[in-house]
Amino acid sequence: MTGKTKSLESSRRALNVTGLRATSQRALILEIIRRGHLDADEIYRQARIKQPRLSLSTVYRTLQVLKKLGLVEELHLDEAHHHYEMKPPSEHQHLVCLSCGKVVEFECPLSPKMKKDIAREKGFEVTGVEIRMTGYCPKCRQGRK
Amino acid sequence: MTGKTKSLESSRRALNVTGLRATSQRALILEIIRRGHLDADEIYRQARIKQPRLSLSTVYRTLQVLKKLGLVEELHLDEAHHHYEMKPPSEHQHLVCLSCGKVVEFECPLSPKMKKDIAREKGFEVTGVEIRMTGYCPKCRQGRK
DNA sequence: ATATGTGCAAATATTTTGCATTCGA
DNA sequence: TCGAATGCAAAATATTTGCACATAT
Repeated sequence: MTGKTKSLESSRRALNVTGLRATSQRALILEIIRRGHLDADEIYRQARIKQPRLSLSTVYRTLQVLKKLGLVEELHLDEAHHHYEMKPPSEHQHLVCLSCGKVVEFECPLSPKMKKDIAREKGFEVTGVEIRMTGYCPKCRQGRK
Repeated sequence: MTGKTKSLESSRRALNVTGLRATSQRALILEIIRRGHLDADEIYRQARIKQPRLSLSTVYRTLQVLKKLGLVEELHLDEAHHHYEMKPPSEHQHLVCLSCGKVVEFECPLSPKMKKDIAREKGFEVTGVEIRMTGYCPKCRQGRK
């Protein structure tokens, strides 16, 4: 059995559990998102290699649904559009280079504590923490001197 | 002297210092941003009460410029568009209610440490930290039970 | 069988840009 | 004066929606 088939099945299972219909489009989109943080258009382009008739609306609608279900997370990395990634691909945050756009992931050991502190302080039920740092990566720091 | 005039003058001063031309549009936009985190369209609508001929492009262009100068910060609070606020309105972060959309600000005493840690670990020069927590506010938690 | 999901095209929303004109320094 | 900034209209980009048809359960 190939890894591909396996992840496809696991996508299908994930969908079934939620009561959603396990369509080939959704399974494919989930599979693609597993690869990293991608934006809607990148997902669309990759998906069309496998399913040329898939539409961009379906990508958007699927992302909305998966987001609502908590299966994928919507990231606000940069300007004009969003990125998406699987929900617990291990807890991590993002560091964006303002010069070349490179995105680096990092662990944030302090985030669970922060979350608890704020939840108590504000009376919120906190379901997500997104930390986005901006700056200049080692390479681009050279050029700036 | 009214508080209004005062803040207008202070906006003008802020602009002059940067070498930018102190136009009435920029002063007005700066004045409006002082009020809190607003999106481009809200700024536009509020500004047009005072200057009906002001255009939305000018709002966007001004926001870009002010952002580049470090006078205002671009926030990625929610879905389809950005919000802007004055740069150091004291260091604070944002907590968004997924149900009613309410945004609460909070202090994050841990953020300077986080920033330093990550900068060292990744070799980045870190210029900004944006933390966005999501969840449900006290009121909406009621309704969800 | 039937409610849910999809493709397509068209609508909406957000942001950017070209260019003639206006205005601040 | 004269280069920077604005208004307007139009383009570019991102996302959503209506509706007829297809499909998973």
